[in-house]
Amino acid sequence: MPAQLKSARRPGRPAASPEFDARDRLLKAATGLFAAQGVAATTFVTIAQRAQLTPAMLHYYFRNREQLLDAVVEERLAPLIRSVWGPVEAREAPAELIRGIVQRMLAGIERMSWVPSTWMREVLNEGGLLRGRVLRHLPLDKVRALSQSLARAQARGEANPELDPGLIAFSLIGLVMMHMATIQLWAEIFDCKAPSREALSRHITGLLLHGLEPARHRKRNATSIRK
Amino acid sequence: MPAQLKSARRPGRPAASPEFDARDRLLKAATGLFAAQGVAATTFVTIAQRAQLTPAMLHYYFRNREQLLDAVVEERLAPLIRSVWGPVEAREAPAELIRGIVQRMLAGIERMSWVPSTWMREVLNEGGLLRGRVLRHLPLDKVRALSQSLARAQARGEANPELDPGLIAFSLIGLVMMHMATIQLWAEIFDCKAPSREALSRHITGLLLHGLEPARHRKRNATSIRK
Amino acid sequence: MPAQLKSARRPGRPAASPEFDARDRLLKAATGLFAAQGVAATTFVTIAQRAQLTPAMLHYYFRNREQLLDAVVEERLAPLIRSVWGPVEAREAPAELIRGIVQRMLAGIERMSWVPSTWMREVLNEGGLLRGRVLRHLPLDKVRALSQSLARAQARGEANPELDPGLIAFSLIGLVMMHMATIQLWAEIFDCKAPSREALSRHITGLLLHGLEPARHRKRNATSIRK
Amino acid sequence: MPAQLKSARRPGRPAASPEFDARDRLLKAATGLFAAQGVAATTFVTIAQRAQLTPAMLHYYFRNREQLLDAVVEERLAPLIRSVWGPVEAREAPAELIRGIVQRMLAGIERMSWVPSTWMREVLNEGGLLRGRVLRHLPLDKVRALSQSLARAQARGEANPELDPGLIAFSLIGLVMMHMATIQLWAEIFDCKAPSREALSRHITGLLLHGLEPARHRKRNATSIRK
DNA sequence: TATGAATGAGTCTTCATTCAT
DNA sequence: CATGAATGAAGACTCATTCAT
Repeated sequence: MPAQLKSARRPGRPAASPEFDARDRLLKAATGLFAAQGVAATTFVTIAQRAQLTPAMLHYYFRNREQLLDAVVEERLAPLIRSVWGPVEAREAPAELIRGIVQRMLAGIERMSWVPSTWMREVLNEGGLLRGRVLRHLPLDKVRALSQSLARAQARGEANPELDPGLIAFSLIGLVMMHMATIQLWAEIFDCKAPSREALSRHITGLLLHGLEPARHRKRNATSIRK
Repeated sequence: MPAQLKSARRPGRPAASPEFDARDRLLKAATGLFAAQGVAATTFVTIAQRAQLTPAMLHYYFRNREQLLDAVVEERLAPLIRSVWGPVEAREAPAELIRGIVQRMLAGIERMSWVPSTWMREVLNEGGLLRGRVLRHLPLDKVRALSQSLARAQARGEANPELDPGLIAFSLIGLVMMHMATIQLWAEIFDCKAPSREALSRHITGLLLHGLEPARHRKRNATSIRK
Repeated sequence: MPAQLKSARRPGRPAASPEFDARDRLLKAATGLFAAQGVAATTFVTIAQRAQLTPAMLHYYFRNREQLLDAVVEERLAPLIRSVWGPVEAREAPAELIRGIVQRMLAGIERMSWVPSTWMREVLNEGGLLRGRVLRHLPLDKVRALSQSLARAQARGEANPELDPGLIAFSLIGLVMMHMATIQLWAEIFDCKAPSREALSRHITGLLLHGLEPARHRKRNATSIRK
Repeated sequence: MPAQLKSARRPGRPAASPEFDARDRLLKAATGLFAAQGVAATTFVTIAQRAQLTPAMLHYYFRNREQLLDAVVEERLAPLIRSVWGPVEAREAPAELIRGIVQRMLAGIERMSWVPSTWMREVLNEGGLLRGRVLRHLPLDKVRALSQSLARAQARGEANPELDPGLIAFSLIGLVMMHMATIQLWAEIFDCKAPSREALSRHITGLLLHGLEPARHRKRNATSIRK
């Protein structure tokens, strides 16, 4: 059953660079189209064309549609999730955690630009075609660690008591994904260049840490928040 | 050609309750399915079944797929957008504007629960099937009014200088839509009841206005922000 | 059953000009479209639109598709056929008969420009949708009269013996219909104005009576042919 | 994408007789049905059934309806047209040209009996579905060569001056196609066997060259016409 | 590995026709 | 007379999937 074979190098051939491996090319084509049109609208024919292969090859490598989605999640999204949430520890201050998560998400997305819109469409969204698959890879303990960190800070009077600790992870992920996914749209609407990644990072972190609050009001106690 | 007729009550008939009007029923079925599965995955057959009519009726009332989408945007989303952005005035303080917008969005969504996930999937998202149609209804002047309000507050040192005035509208809309769309998911993950609308409203407004900032740091100048 | 009613004037109404009678308008729209696109490609919707009525009216007046075709043949084509073949008598010389037939066809078509292409497509052609209906109205005796006239002329050595008397009626009708139907095409190809009806009449009659033969060869015995 | 592949024999396979090639079978079924019912009335299902294949195969080989028609014209009609008009040279006498064209048309049609009625319905006729496609393959220079040949003969007094040189090509093609297409009809009407191809050829050529003219009037100058 | 041929199920859409009003 | 609503059947076309080579 060749569907299980990872893209092992054929022996006797001088291992071509991975980008040219057929399986990788298919996965790349698929994720690109998923981001652009959504999973439901992406057909095997289109994927194959983009990878300059035949639809039959897709079945050869992935057996069927379901298993293609499995592969996308397992081999592409899961590692990203791990890299983002791995370092999270409950004992750290929420501001620090948030800063780290945002930064690692932005870094990870940098090399996988198809993620944000796919995440919005197929994970966050009701009926998203990847939701179930991705949820299985969400490190619930880490997510809870963030909640607890915030709850504790609130109890100590060191964090905005209006925030719901259970929701903060969603606000966080959603805000990043949403902004990354809509940069393009932003440029379209205002007919100008999209904001740089730095600007975006500053905007998001700023929003999460201080909201509309002007800088001068927090200087005094900055340490309690910025550590 | 009935495709142009709005669902005006026929005279001489004892105006059945609107829920039983075929056109309304179809529109309702369509939006419901759009939210649940996305536009691309929603077929005429499914819509018709849900409305207990035949697929041919869909063509009778909407001529084709494109015009069904037109109707959804024109007759359902556009009014919502108007109700949300209509009262926005540049001279108001950003905090006040944001509070109003969030509140009106949540109120509007209350009676149109299909909106958030559709908005995320089909408007915010690259390649969203409603994006172009909806953008035409976005009141750019109002959006700019919000930007200017924030920019002015920043210039006066009364608002977080890290925020990008051009992005704040996206953060705002996106945050609300995203949270509304993921309540369901939230409950799924943590295996508990979804947070109430009030909790959500408090969380979102709190996040936007103060971020993580603890309450005590802002008491002194509360007026400058809360007016 | 109103489908049987011919367009009899309603009593008590000051007989509007026939062109505005709904049934006539439908018949006119139908024949126009039959000529332009063929019977098979012409739908009830199109006919109704052209007549500025609803498809349901077509069923009111003609009951169904078959009976619409019946009406076209019975009320429009049959009278034309009668007017063309009525005066044909076996005792006349073939040249005279042909001259008369061609002239009457051209005259009849003048006011029913939809006839030639419909005739070619739906009568002469195998599988034509009007063939059976029209054939019932072809005056076989008159057609045979023409054959006999030619056969006798051949026997007397007064007509081209290579012609098949049984085919001459087809050559005749076909040539006229074909040329009338292709005037438009002719203009398209050579990118110029279509030939006048007189030019066409002269060409067709000339071809049928003398073929390529130069004029001088027949002068001497012109009487035997032109009577 | 097999739609571009011509039906080249696959190597290594003992080249089955061409009749069993799927693409050929489909083309054959299509042309047969076009002749019998017209293009508009011929559905993919019918064609596929006749070729003992599925409708999906039609899309596999021809992509869509338009390209099926393209293929019919390009691969079947165009070669016929070339074979008929290829040898035409302006310096030859019109009688000679006509004799050649008629003969080559009849010979070509012999093996493609679907051509005449299709030609009448879909090429000569206004709104014919193949008209545009076929016109692109009409060798206008050759058609003009025939016109000029006739015009010159007329100028020398060697041809019927009543004929319109611009129309003669139409009379010629039309007469042949029309008669070939109506043989069947002829037999139906007179309830007898259809005339042989020789009889038909003699009739048409005779009509074109001499019309009704009796033989004796042309003996003297036969050479000028028959060369 | 790779692909061309083949197909059944399903999609949107159109159409003739019916019927209540 | 006239029409809007409704529908079943059928049309072109697409797609995931299979299979022999």
